[in-house]
Amino acid sequence: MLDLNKINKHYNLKEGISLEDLSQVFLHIHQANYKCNQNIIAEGSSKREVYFIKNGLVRTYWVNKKGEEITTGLFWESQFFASHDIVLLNKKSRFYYQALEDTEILYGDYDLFQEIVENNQKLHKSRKFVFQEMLLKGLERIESFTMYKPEERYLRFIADKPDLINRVPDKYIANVLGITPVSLSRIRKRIADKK
Amino acid sequence: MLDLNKINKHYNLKEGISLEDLSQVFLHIHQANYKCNQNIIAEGSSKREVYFIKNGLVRTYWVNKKGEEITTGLFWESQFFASHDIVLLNKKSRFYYQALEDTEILYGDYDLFQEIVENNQKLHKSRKFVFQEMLLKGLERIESFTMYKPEERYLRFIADKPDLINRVPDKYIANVLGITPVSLSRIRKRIADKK
DNA sequence: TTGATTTATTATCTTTTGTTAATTACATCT
DNA sequence: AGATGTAATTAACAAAAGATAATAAATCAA
Repeated sequence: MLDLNKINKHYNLKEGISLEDLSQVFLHIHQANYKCNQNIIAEGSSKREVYFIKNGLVRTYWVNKKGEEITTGLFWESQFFASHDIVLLNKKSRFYYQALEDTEILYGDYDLFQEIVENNQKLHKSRKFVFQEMLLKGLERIESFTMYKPEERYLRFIADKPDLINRVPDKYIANVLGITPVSLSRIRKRIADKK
Repeated sequence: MLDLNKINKHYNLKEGISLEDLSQVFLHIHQANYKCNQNIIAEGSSKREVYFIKNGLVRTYWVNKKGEEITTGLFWESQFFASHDIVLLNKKSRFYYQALEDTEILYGDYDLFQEIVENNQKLHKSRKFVFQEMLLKGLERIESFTMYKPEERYLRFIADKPDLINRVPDKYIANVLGITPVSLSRIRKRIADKK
């Protein structure tokens, strides 16, 4: 079942958009369920699709020269994601996108959605909103790398998204913060000792 | 003089957009020249404006608790910038935006431009393009923090934008890479010694 | 529930970075 | 040219992070 309300709430779709406008979009949405640890997008893929997380959790990672998986980002419920390598750069995806929990996904063809938006004035605002949210999330993360040290980044991460600590293995969180799992463990200890 | 060609070249404004469409926009563009070191946006400002760099160089920085200026980003010719605190978050700007060279700027009211775009279908593609470019630039930077260590980040910075090394003081570049100026100096020495 | 596997912590050592201060190099201005 | 201010380098030490390995804890599957 498509839970329109949640999407509306999060993405400002309401203002001036009728169900009729939305139906154009929803006709082309597919649903897929991924088991924990299953890949949604694999490295090398070139499927031009955009994904929306109904519920669950997704990480994106790549494999470096040493063969280590480096997690570069996390996405959770009510967020859109896509391989920007594929949809924006027209390249093969350098990254994997993997479910970290059993995850329900809505997805559809990226170019088709762009076309639908091009042809329906009312949807432009929603697209702008989605891009803005992504941009802001990105800017905030960049700022945290330049403005704070790892320990502060970790504390801000907790404050910002407390539930993720219990849903995401530390080793992935460490990568997202730009440090090693061993170092994160020491930071946690340091913080605990201060109290 | 407004050099439309340069803007067109960089921002995909050409396809299907007539000079008439553009004139709507250009009617509301102002020009300003900033001397090296002059502030374009000050911390605390809430002027809802968007800026385009005709030529020159701009850094964005904030002042931390210790009173140190931390440079979080750089913008150069043919790029748009704005205080995202102001235009996207409706807050006062946490950041300064300062010319690092004598800089020619085109600027205008952010909300007005948004409105013009809302009312002219043909401009939507251009706005999307601008947002995408910003998003891609941001994602690339985030990736570099999670995927590479400082030395690699510096080498990639040089490879990506060689001219900036000669235009931007090292202390600002260091901040952008997430390290201290002293550490950058050591990295430079290490690289030189390897050869 | 137990055994196997993965994850997190701890320990040790090396490397890098941060911090502060001194020194050198560079640029600017009168 | 000489004085002044700013930036970059170097030095010395402390703090933090990376790497690797060993251990403990937690998770998963049979």
